[in-house]
Amino acid sequence: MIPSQMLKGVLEGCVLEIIRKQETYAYEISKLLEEYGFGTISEGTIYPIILRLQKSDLIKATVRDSNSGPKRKYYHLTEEGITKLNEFKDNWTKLEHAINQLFIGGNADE
Amino acid sequence: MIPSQMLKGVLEGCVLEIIRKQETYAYEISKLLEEYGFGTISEGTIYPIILRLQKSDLIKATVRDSNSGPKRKYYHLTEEGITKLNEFKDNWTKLEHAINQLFIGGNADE
DNA sequence: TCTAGTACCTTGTATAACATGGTATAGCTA
DNA sequence: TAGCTATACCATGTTATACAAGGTACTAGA
Repeated sequence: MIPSQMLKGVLEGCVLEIIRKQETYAYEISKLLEEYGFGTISEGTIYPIILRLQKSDLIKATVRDSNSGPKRKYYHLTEEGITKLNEFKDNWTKLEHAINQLFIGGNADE
Repeated sequence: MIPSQMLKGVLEGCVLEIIRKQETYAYEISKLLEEYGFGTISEGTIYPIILRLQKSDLIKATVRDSNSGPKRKYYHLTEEGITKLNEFKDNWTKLEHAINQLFIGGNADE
């Protein structure tokens, strides 16, 4: 399992990307994250993220009926959400590069 | 700059890797992290990490004189430190794979 | 009626990066 | 000698965020 600390700062960007790919709702997002290999991301994690994104006007909701339970809130990205997602991608790339620099390089005296 | 939240859970592993490469001290580690592209990692970040690693017996210190300031505490990995570092590498790889799965895939309907 | 699955949400806790501020040594220069 | 810079250590308090735990409510099937 990926440690929870390592997910900090990345889950938000991942949720944005999932929503960008397809209009979807919180409960489904948690299932999708698991499929992508993030492990089980509990609802106590997902819902606060969704609320935060909504409060920052990065996503907007549309309520629709479900045929297997309560109504669903489908989310889509706003313009600001797209911008934020691109920033996230840039930051992730920077981190990936930095870590690769550090780990691929072998020993310091090589 | 890489957001601080995104560094959570990874800095510790990076510090271990730096120490694995070469016996070194906290002040130098903060300079090295900057060189590797992590941005400025302040001493208020480095020293707590070092203390934590030491308390968990992942690293051990050797005090040596410096010719340009106070004495330095040089750190090296313990056996447990090596194990922990390998765990970190595994977890990082998992995270990298999960994010690549998510981001490289394009749209959901493709 | 009861359970499982779906779907929403809130509250409190733990972790870790970081800002800030403090101490102390060595070397340089005015 | 005094003052500055770089080096080097450390502690305290704040903030952001993942997550556990618990709650509500609807649908379908046994």
